[in-house]
Amino acid sequence: MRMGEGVEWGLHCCLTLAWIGDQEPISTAKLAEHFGVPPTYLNKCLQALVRAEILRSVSGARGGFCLAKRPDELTFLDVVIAVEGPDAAFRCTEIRQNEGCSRDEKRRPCAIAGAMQEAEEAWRTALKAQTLADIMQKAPAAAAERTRRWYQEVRR
Amino acid sequence: MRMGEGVEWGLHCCLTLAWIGDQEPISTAKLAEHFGVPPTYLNKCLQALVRAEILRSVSGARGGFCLAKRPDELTFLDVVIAVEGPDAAFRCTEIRQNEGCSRDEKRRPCAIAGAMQEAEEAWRTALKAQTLADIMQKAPAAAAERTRRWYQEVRR
DNA sequence: TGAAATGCGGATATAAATTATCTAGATTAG
DNA sequence: CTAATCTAGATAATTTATATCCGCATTTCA
Repeated sequence: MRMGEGVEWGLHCCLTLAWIGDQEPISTAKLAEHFGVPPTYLNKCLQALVRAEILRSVSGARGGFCLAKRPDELTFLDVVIAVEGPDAAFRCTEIRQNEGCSRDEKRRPCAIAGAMQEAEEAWRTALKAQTLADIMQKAPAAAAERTRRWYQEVRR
Repeated sequence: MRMGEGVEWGLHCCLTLAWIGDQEPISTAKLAEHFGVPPTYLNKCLQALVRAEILRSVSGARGGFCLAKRPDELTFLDVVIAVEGPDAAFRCTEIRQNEGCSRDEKRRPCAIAGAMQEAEEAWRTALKAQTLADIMQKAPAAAAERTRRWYQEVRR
């Protein structure tokens, strides 16, 4: 079981945009170069974040992406769902149905699937409790400054 | 992000073996037929459970698999790790390194990766809290009886 | 003792998902 | 008008998951 790389990229991009603050948009190309990831594929992830209203995009020359939410209102769960989709990792395929269980049994949810779903709920709860603002506090101040210096350099 | 089907298969097989109790081993072929899954691939999952000492296997004619642990000592986490492997779903690829961060920053763990790891820890904690014995209690008694009847039929 | 049933591990094949690129069109600054 | 940029859909490449196959070791039972 493996989460797509887009989640890491999306989170780092959000953090970068948050540190730069509410200024001009930053293009996919600049973010991709900054992180050393393929630009066209990063763009797909950023588009997903736009659809989830986590980022705002600006078309045209000097266009790019800005944060669309306040960092204290943007949770890790928001980003994970936007990039990876809303489906649970464990998908019950109801193999118990093959055992020939009774109508009464079928009405009840599968206890195994229930336990797996509970665990994923705990995961989601933990992700929901982490906001971008929390991370901004935890990260060293040097990282924020470095990001701002980088922005001044590349913003043409 | 998607968990392999082997986890569901493994959990249901353990539950079946638990209900049958400490009797003769059950072959891959019988379990696969019972659940309607491909026998050779199910066998791979069962082998993984043997390596994790969750099941015990018996070679030769009338061979098969038995539970190797008491149901109250077998957690969902044990099965998930045995089948899916021990790696976390979120793999930090340290894209921040590309930003040219300082030696001091590099020494600290990435705050984003840390938050993701915490969430997975919550997931693992929840899986660890669910034992096979818990599920045996939650499931309807009819399921246990049906499983035992099936066993009597197929145990040649 | 030999034949049949079974698990084991490695090799291989197939299917599916992820990652990456490409193209054509729309939008915007200058 | 032109260059830069986002968007959406199509396609290609890569990786992972699923499934099968084979040769071998082990065990039951006739």
